[in-house]
Amino acid sequence: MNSTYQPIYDALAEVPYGMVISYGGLAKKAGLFRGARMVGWALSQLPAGSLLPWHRVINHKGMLSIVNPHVHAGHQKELLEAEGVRIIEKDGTFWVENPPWFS
DNA sequence: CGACTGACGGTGC
DNA sequence: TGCACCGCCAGTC
Repeated sequence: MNSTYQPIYDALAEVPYGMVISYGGLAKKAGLFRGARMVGWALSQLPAGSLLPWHRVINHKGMLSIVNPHVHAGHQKELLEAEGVRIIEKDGTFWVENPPWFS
């Protein structure tokens, strides 16, 4: 079921507190090259009650493109701010200022 | 079975 | 340096 996404979840769990990672970087850690889209699908299948830091996953543009039907739009913003990550709201979209990339 | 879409990334212009 | 198009993997129509 989630066998293919297992390495993605494992790599996500390795992301330290207060840091973020891009889809491509996470896919690379999972052993998947250019599998950014797969990561997005994997996270979309992630339940709202998951203990994984899904909120630390952003695109390489630094924008929070996450659209979780189970989680409110500004939820990720609060989670990142709680970790010391500065978030900027731009036209209804949340951006990360000086994103500490975990590579 | 075939084509389009999608929580993206990289390269080209 | 910024914007646009193409490419990859899996899922859905």
